[in-house]
Amino acid sequence: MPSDTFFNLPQDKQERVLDAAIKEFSRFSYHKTSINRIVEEAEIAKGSFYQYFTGKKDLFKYIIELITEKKMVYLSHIMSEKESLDFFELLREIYLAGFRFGKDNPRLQLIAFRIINLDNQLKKEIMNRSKDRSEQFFIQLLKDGVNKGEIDSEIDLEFTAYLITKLNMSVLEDYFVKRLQLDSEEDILNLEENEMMVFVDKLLSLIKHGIKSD
Amino acid sequence: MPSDTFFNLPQDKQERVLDAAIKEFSRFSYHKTSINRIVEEAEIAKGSFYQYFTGKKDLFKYIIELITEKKMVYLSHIMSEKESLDFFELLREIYLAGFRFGKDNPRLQLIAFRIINLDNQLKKEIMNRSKDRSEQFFIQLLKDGVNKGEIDSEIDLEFTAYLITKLNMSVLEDYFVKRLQLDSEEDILNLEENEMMVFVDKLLSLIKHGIKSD
DNA sequence: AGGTCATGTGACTTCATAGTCATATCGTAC
DNA sequence: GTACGATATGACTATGAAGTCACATGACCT
Repeated sequence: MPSDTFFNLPQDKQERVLDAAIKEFSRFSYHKTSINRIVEEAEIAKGSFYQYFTGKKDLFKYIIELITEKKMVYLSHIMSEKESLDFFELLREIYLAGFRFGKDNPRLQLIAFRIINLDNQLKKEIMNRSKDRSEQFFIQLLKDGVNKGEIDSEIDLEFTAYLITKLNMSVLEDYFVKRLQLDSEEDILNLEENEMMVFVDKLLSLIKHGIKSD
Repeated sequence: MPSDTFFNLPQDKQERVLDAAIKEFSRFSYHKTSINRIVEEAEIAKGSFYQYFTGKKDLFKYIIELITEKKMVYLSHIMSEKESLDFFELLREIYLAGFRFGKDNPRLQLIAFRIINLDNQLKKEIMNRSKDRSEQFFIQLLKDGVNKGEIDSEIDLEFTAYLITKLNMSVLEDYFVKRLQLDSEEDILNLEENEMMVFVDKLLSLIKHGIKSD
């Protein structure tokens, strides 16, 4: 958590710091990011940084929190439709929301993807609470689906939620990261929703029916 | 690729270098590994190292190649049974082979898992050829499955192969890495095959039938 | 013994990192 | 205006990384 000093800062200075940090973390892997570059970009003194944050990890954790919050907004819309859709339709909406989040916040999306690439050590430290928030979310969804008779009641909820989370990230990662060869910045805006939904629908079909011939 | 000098070295010296490197790469993420530590552990001079390899990347690539070769041996056994098993049984055997490889070569397995955590940049460079060897392998398997009428002919082979590869890694990673909190070395030998196959069978069921209630 | 080529060596250079700290500046209250 | 606490500053320290290079040691042939 940032210090009070940081929160007392004028809005625009806070933003300068966060923007610089987001830029840096979206450009490089965690270990390659540099506080030096961040303070330079933000035009604050090195010493100031250490008055705001205890170090790199502190800063990163905070940014992850911001991303999580922001992403939740995109998901919250869906939850209002929760009752009218079945599990698979809902899952589709979630992918769409994920896509839109990524489109609106390319840098944040890139940072989110980089989480997968952290040491397991660091991943645990950073994801302490929000860790399996995503997994918990899917567990609940799966439970509802089972209750509504949409989903095979024999499945292992936790394990399935885990797999879906993994696939979730894979597909989005594939779409955003593989497609743009390393943050070519503004190219991100050219992406089409339909193009991605082709993959999502294939993925959904796998999750729903499997690949066995009938 | 290592230099001729390296290959001309007496066997035990080559091994000392490779062992030290494998130890280092299995302990730390790529960027955290240190040539200094490797040469110290291998008891060679810094300068010697740079006569054998052009740098860290060169060494790492070579080790990945060794791992790939070694893993192929484990898979080759299966391919003899290729005709007598259906796709899903074959896939199950592949997981088993993966498990056995990991059990016999814990350090190599850990390094293989670390590949997932590389920058996309580096990942591409290192996986140039062997990159989608795994994916190609699954595509062929899927094709055979389709031809034998075991698999839905409507599926996108490439995309499905990609997803299976991802899940493949996820499950094994989950099993080996999450379970042992960061290479506690010899603990790896305590793992039970059955314990892991519980998860594999759940995963196979998802791939086969999906999760929709029937 | 002399010569030559391959190999070995580790101190050194260069670079960039994280983090510190004495000092300066600001801003508000009195 | 002065005093005091909060905030800002960037040169500085400490650390460790990758990679180099002038020289040393070996091994084998003539």
